[in-house]
Amino acid sequence: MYNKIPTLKEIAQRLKISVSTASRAMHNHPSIGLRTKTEVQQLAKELGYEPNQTALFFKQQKTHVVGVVLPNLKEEFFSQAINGIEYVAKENNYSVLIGQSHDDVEQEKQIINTMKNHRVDGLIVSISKYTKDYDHLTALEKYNIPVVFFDRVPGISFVHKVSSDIYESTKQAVEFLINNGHRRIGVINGPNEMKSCKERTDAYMKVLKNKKIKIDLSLVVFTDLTQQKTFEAMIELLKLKRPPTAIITINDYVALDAIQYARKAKLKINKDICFVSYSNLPITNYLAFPPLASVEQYPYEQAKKATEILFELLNKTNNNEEKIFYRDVIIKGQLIIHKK
Amino acid sequence: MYNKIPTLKEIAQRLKISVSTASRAMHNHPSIGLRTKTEVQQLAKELGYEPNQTALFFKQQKTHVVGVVLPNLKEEFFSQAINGIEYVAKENNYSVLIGQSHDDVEQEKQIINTMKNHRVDGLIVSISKYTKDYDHLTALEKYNIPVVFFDRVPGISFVHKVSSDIYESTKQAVEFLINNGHRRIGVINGPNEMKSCKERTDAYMKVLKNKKIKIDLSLVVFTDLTQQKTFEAMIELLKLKRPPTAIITINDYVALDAIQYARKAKLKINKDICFVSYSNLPITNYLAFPPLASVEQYPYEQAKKATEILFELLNKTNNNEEKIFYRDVIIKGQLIIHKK
DNA sequence: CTGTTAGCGCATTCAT
DNA sequence: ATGAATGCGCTAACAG
Repeated sequence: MYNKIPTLKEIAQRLKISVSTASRAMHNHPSIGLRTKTEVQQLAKELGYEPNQTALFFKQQKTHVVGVVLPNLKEEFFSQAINGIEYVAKENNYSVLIGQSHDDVEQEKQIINTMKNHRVDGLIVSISKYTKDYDHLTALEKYNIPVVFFDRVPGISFVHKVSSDIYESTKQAVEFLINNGHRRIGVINGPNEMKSCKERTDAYMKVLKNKKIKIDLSLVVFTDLTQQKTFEAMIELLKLKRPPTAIITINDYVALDAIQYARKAKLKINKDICFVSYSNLPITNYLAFPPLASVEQYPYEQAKKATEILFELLNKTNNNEEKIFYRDVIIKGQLIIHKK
Repeated sequence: MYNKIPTLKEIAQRLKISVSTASRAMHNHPSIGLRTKTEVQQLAKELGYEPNQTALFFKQQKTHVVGVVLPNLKEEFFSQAINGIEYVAKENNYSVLIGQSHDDVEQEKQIINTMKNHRVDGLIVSISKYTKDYDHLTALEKYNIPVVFFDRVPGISFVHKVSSDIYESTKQAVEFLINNGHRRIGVINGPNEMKSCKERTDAYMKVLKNKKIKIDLSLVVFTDLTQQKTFEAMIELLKLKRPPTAIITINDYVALDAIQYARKAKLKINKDICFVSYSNLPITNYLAFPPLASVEQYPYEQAKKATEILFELLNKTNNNEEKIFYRDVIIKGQLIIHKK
C-alpha cells in the first residue's frame, strides 16, 4: 500500500544497470553513455528520485543541517533572527534544526548535545541569560563543528561572534537623555552575567562621568527580565528620595512592563518619566505609550551575518595547521526616536 | 588537532572486542558479560560516546526528527505553537526541523520536499494562506510519512488535523456584538481560499439570519492580511452609507492596523466603532486601544495536540491493511472580553 | 558469551 | 562505458 521513497538501487534494478552507473548518470559523469544517462535521469524524474540526505552524510560527512539554539522564539527579536538564518541557510541548500533553551542552562546543554548527535554541520547560538561557562559549546569546536554566536554572545575572545555594540548605543542613549534635560537617569538592567548588561552599566557611568553628573548607584538595578522583577525594580526606583526622570530598560518587553507600572502609579509617560529601551520592536508602533526611544539592534542582520560566517567556516578546507582566526563582528545599533 | 566524535568502532578497537559486542554492551544486552559491559560503558562515558542519530536512521528507518512547516514565526501565534510542538517532541526524544513558507506556496512545496529528503519521520503543518491543492502534502503519506495539520488546515477530509472552531467562535463573537446593541457589523476577512474565512462568513450570516438582521454583503470584505489591504478595507467599510459600528477582523494584527486606521480617521475606539478579533495576542495587554474582544485560539494546545497525534501515528505498528482513520480534532476557541 | 556478516543509500576507487 | 567492491556507524540475525 505504501510506496517506498525511490533510491538509486531501485533505478538501477529497473534499468538492469549497477548502482554506481546510476549514481554517475545522475551526476552527469563524463564516462557515462548518453543513452544510459538519459534513461536514468528520465526514470529518476518519473519516480521522483532525490538523494537521501541522511545517506549522503556518510560519504560527505555533512548533514546539510545547521543547528540554531536560542532562548526563545516568542520574542520577535529572535523570530526575526531566524529569518536571517533561514535565508542564508537556504542559499546554501541547508536546513535548520531549531532548539529553544528557554533561558535554562541545562536545556541549552541538552539541545546542543542533541544537535551534536544529529551531526549538524555547524551551530548558530544565542546563549541563555544565565550561561556563564561555555564548555558545552566550545567542546563542539574540538569536533570540528563550528559555532557562531550572535547577540547574546559569550564574554570570551576565542569564539566567533556577531553582536550589537551595546556600549556605544548605550552611550548614545544616555547622551540623548541628558541632552533632553535629564539628570537623574535610572537603569533597569538584566542579570550581571550577561555581557551586554555590564557594557550597559559601563557606558552609563562613562557618560555621566564625562558630563560631570554625579553617579548614584542606587539608580541602577538588576533584574531577570521577568515582569515581576521589573515591577520590583520600578518600586525600588520610584521610592528613591530623588527618583529618576528617565529610565533605560534592557529591552522593549521590560520597558512595556515598566511603563505599565508607571502608568498605574499615575505617572505621565514622557512627562513625569521617560523610557529608553533596546530592540525597537515593531509592535511598539501600535502602543499608546511606547518608549521615547529604542535602540534598533538589527536581529535579522546580526543573524544573517553570523550564518554567513558559519558558512565561510564550513567552506574553508580545513587546514588543521592553520591557527584559527576568531571573527568578532559588531553590528552597530541605532537609537530610534519614537516621538518627541 | 581536531578530535573525531567517538564511535562504537573506536571503543571496540580500544578494548579489542568486536563492534557488535560493544553495541550490545551499550544496550545492556543480557548475553554480554558483566566485565565487558562495564568496560565498554566506562570507556563510552570517558570518551563521551553517544550514538550517531544519522547512522541510526539506516537500521531503524527513523531520523528522530519531525518537520514543522508554517507560514512564519514572526506571529506570536506560531511561535507559541512551536513551543507545543517542541514540548511533545522532546518528550519523545525528537528534534524539530523548521521551515517557514512565508505564505508562499512555492516555498512551502520546496520546504516539504527538503524535509522529505531529510527523511523526517513526520510533519506538522500549518498551510500558507494561498495553498489550495495539497498534493505535495498528501504525497508524503504515500511514502508513509504522516502529516498532521493544525490551525490553517486544508478543507478536505482525508487528512489528520487539529483546528479551532472558527464557525462556533464567530457565532459567539457576532452574538456578543449584537447583544451589545450592534446591528451594522462589518467583517474584514482573509483570502477566501482559507477554510477559516469561509466559516467566518458562514457563521456571520447564520447569526444575522437567526436574529433577523438584514444581511448586507458590502459589510464583508476580503483581504490578504497585509496592512495595505486592511487600510483599503477600512476605507471601503467607512465610506458606506451606513458604515458599521463594529468590525470583526480575521486576527489581531489586522485588528491593530484597522484600529490604527480608525483612530487616524478620528473615530473613537469602543465608542464610535468596536473591534472584535481572533488570536488574543499577549501584546494586546499593553495596548491603549485593544480590540474589545478577541477569540483565544490556543495555539500551544492546538500544536501540542497535533504533535501528539503525530506520535500516535508514528508509534502505531504500521498495519498496511488497516484503513486509515483520519483524526479531526477541534480545539474550542474562547471569546475573551478585554474591556467593557 | 562473543565474533562475523550483512545491509541501510550513496559516491568512489579500482577493475574490466 | 560500465560493474564490482568498499566504507561511512550501527544493529541484528546467525554462527560459533
